[in-house]
Amino acid sequence: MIKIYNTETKRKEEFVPIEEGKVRMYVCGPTVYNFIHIGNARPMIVFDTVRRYFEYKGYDVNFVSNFTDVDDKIIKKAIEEGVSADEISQRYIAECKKDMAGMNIKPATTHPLATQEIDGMIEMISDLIEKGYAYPVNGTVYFRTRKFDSYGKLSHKNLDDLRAGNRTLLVSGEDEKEDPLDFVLWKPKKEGEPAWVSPWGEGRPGWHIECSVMSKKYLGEQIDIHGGGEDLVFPHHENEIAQSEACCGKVFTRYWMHNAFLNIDNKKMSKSLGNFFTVREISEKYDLQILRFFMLQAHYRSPLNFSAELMEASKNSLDRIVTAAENLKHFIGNSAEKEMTAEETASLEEVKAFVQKFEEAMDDDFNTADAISAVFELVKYANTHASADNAKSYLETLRKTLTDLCDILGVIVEKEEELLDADIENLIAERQAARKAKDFARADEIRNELLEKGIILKDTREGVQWKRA
RNA sequence: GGCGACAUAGCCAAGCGGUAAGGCGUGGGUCUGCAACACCCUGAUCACCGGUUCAAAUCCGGUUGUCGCCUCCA
Repeated sequence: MIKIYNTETKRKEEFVPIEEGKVRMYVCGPTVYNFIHIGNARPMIVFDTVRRYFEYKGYDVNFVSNFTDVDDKIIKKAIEEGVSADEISQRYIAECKKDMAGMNIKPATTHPLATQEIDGMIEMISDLIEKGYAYPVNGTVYFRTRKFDSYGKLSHKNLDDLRAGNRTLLVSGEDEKEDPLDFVLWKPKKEGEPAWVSPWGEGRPGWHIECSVMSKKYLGEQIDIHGGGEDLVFPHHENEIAQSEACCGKVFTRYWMHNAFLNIDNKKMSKSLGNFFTVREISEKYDLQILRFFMLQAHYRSPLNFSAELMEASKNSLDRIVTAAENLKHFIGNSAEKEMTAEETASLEEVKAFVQKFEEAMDDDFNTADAISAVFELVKYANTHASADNAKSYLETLRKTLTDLCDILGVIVEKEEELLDADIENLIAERQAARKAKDFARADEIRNELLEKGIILKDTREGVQWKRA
């Protein structure tokens, strides 16, 4: 039984899918006006892991995540570069996908683009106007917030508090709105901006309507899980609820999941503070697997601090797991095919306890930090209960258990088979000969030479192991 | 001003009523020609004060501190 912390009810709830065996989830994707930053990466990694766990549990997951490809920031960037908004968004969608691949984030079942769904948006807006939930004024269409009774149910805000907080907005004059809390569904075209024809004149959709329309189109009127960063709770998700439920008259989302922020030096990352990192920048220094592993070491609802020091620590931690998997592989290569002993059979029973701990942690609102501790316990167990003397099948089971758990976390622990250059092979052979002749100076020389080429050697009882740095 | 979150060893981080997981780092050892890997040993009474309870890091109240949302933002 999987439990999920629901932002709306502020408690963990047992997950019961709308449709048996299936999960419909929607995660708000990035606005593509630049390379994604490491803050964008957190929800991607978190919800990809959620998805992987559901799949591991046998659910058929329909995972939808959009790209917002029409927005003020995209337009601004396009003007700066003197190219079309479309060119900007296409470019950064492609770059984003590269970063996602590096972080081992599976492509969504569908990655809809806002600009490809304009018809659906116009339709939903028209519907909302018909039902009295929206009104057009001079080419702009607003949502009539006061008309939607449960507005604020997700963010637990009441309209009067919001009104007080928005006093400044009132003064700064948005006098065409009926109420300061009303938000935009459709905005009129400004000179030089991309625009689409609508019943209210040329213009483009507001941000919030995109997600309501795309989730409805690809997942249906009701979805199981809606995810995103905690900053989206208000107003974005609150507004999505208002739009979707006013339109369809049904509960929009069963479980609202929100990840906490990734901070730098305990401060929110922002360009003005100069503590801003793109995923691409990080990838120049670290394997993005490390970034992924780093993020999963904390619970997704806890704020997480980022620093080079913590990345180094994560690198070392991950290495421990990878090394254990490599050792097992090495043992397997040197083991014999024989019947498992009674002891080995009993051992595998013990190993099940680690898998169980892992699953219990993940069942409890995707507690990846605790799940990882189970992985480390498995690693230690493997390090102390495996050698080339074991039966091949025993070692293979051990290794598969480890790689399967890592795969749920999206952490790649199996290095792809890499072919040795003939030169490298020869050098290793020469070094072995030198070692045999106790010419350690030459042996070390060769090892250093290989190290410079990024090949790390490791002498073991069963021969020389090597890996790329 | 309104709403909310968090505070656990040098660092990161689980635990959320029964007497502190895991990782990194440090120091000491074992193994090894050396190195690397691995293994063993090494560390906290849980911000502070008060309360509830047989029992609290875990519940309640208060204090202090940090952070977030209320405006584009993952």
